Amino acid sequence: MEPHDHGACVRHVLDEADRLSADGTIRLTPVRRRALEILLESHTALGAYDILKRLDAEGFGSQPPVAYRVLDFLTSHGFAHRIERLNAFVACMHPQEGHVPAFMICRNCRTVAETSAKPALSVLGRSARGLGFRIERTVVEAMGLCPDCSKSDPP
Amino acid sequence: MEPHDHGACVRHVLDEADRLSADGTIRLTPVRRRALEILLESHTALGAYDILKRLDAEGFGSQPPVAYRVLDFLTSHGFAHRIERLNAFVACMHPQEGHVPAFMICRNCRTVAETSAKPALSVLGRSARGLGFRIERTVVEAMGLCPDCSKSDPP
DNA sequence: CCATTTCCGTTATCATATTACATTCCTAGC
DNA sequence: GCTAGGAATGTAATATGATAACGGAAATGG
Repeated sequence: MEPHDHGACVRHVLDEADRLSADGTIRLTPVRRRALEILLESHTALGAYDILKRLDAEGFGSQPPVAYRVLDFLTSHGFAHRIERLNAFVACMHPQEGHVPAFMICRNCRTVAETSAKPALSVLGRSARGLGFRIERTVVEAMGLCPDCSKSDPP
Repeated sequence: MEPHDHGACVRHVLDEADRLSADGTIRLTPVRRRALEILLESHTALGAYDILKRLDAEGFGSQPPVAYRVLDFLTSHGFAHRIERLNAFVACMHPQEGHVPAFMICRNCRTVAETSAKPALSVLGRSARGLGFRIERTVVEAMGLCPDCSKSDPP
């Protein structure tokens, strides 16, 4: 959301993925790598079908499972996150760090910024323990306007 | 999620809704009231089409917009909440209080408990201000196992 | 009592996601 | 090297969730 060297963002994540692939931790096949690159092009959320269209155009499969499988791989290995609110996906800019993400999602341009939800979740965790509820995963998604879109649509 | 007098839950919400309808604040038409009753039957999340099926069976319309409109009314007036994670809806047990809900959702039985997300959100709010992001609505949803389902599926 | 708005119902269509099954490709173990 | 088994890829078909567009009925308020 803040101006930054996006090329460096991308390289960092891709390097990390390649490294893990080289040492056998993951299998970063062509579709998977390509899908990751597509997601990394911007910090905005893309729908599964958006990604599918791109992959199809580049000679990969054309049917929904192609996209959903690839996204399942990327999300389960921490390279992407699912944004529930949008039924869409964003690249994760710092994979492999055991993080607890919270997202700020621009309703106008679908840009997504990721921050840590750790402090927020500790509060929730306490009340869960009180109830005997066993939390496995928590989604924290704030919807609103990013700085840019905020300018064009003042309060 | 905890044992309680559910009849009292239901009556309280329905009374509140009737009161608001009587004084002209809202228009609680038959479909709307019936949909609210259906949601209030349990603390589990129902899909729009589940509700539609019920309404249809009782002589209301049979097409999706019937359900979505009713749900839109209920959510926008605080009588129900949308659970993003499930694409489903739950009744709100304490409507009209300007609350900031956080949900704990059982992945097994779809029971939903509502608690306050206020403390969690104040933290997020600070980091949003830092970025210049204007938050309009925040979703906090914890997925896991409720006490009951936790028993049948130990850690 | 009429005008306007709100609500309800329909049809048609779009968007998102999964199941099931065949084929190809890697890899481990021989 | 060869080959059995699992992982990955592709397809078709289908399920599930959501919206757009339009006409008529009913309440609301001048």
